[in-house]
Amino acid sequence: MLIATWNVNSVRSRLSQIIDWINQVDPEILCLQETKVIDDSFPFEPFETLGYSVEVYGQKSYNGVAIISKNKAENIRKGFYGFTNTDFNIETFQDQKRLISADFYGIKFINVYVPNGSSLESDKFMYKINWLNCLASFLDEQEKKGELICLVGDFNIAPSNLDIHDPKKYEGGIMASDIERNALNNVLKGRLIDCFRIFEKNTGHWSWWDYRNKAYELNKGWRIDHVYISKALSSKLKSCVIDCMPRGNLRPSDHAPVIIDLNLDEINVDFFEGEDDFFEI
DNA sequence: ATGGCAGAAGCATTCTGA
Repeated sequence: MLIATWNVNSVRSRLSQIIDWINQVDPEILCLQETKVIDDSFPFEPFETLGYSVEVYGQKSYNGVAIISKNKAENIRKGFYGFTNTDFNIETFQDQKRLISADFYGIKFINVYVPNGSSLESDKFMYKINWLNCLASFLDEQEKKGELICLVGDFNIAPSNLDIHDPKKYEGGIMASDIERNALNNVLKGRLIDCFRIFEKNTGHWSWWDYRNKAYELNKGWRIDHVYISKALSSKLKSCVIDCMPRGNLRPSDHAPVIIDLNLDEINVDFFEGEDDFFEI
């Protein structure tokens, strides 16, 4: 069962590429970021024609997230919710549409578009850190409820210097600072694992290449798009890959999709099928 | 040190992103 995340940098500009990619890869769930469109204008029909359900949380021009799934989502929630920790006024984060979550197969899928932050001196940087701290608290709430988690998206952080093509040039700067890495680690708290690093320990693997300066042609990228799963799900994880191919398209997104293969076939699905049989007797 | 490339809004150019 393939779960994918892709910052598409405008769902309308990238629509035919996304549909082509779905036809090739056949993901069970595809989480999109930077859809850049209000919900009323989202292109639902091409996805629904392929048999997918679509849940969106968008805004005009900026941000926007969506979950495209073969099965209907349960408990769809848009933005942060359910806080018992009053340190965060989640209302202050609701104007930027950066998080959507839904349950499938007994797992809570959380799709995020983490703020970029601009530069360490910027007001946007404080917003980024506050947003990440709020995400950490949100995950604390989920952990209290015993939820299994799959957290995916564009994190706008290279977790380590292995995730930057030129760490000497960029370390300490935006997307590569200790402040951001500490904030990300506070989200993960050891309870969530970076799926990509289960399979690949070396540098040289990127999910984002700047549009400028021939970054893709020169393979000067960053690994800032991630999939994290609860430790309890780690035995179900079969693979995690970055699919670089769409970055080579004409008029591409600057990000590539990241795909995990989760072996969930023998849990909830079988259970529910068995339950149906029982009640039909 | 700066700008470079791209999308949206909207019609020239600015804002934002990473």
